[in-house]
Amino acid sequence: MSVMEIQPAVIETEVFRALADPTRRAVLERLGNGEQTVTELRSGFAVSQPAISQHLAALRRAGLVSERRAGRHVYYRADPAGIAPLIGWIERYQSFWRERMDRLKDVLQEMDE
Amino acid sequence: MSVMEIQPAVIETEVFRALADPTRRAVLERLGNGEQTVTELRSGFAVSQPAISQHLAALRRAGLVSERRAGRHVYYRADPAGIAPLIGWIERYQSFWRERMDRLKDVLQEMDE
DNA sequence: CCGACATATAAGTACATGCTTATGGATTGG
DNA sequence: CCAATCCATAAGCATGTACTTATATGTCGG
Repeated sequence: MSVMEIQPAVIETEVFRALADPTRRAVLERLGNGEQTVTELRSGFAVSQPAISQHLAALRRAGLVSERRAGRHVYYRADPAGIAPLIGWIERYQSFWRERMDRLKDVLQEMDE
Repeated sequence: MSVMEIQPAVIETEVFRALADPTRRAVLERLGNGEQTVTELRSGFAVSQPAISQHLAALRRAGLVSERRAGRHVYYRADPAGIAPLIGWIERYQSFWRERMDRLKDVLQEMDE
């Protein structure tokens, strides 16, 4: 099966919308370095704890993060599968973005070396 | 130079925001099949001409489309370079999106065959 | 020229969003 | 236990967004 599974456009929209907010992208970046609790995430951001929780809820709806509950702590982590819709979208438009994708391929190649 | 040039985060935000709207993505898809005027684009969408113009303005701000003026017509077309910030973002998070990127690489490989 | 056309912009409106403070439910440590 | 901690949710507010209609600007055809 292709990297692009059957994904209703609504999910694509959720992912793009989730990533459209700079704070949310920053939260996701933090989670890329390993799972963190809401309280841990809160440090370093100039927003309240509920704001962080709301951002996490949005990221979760988009499938970009998942959670692990342990007592009163909730550990969030980035879900690599979450960007599949993004990649699927790029793939769908490959015909006219082909040139760009070739460049991406070069980048990926460089990463292997 | 890498596929990711120096791109302030604000441009990333513009691109994600532009693509977060389904109508705008559909407009972009249409433009992928070749340049079209605003009036041509209007057909097939259930929104007014100003709405189309506003979507095009958003796509233009994000660098996803460019225009060519010819008399009273304005031909819009998708700009392949516009998704560079998107790819740049994926590249920056390669450390934890690595697994997904490998799958993307497979897809790109398949495209070559 | 000038009316019709192509497009952009302005102004208004309904709804979405991102934040806040307040509060509620669950869990833990002492 | 129970007060403190962790987190989510509710409610409210300011701002942003996507649309509309109305209008302005520019260009063409006859």
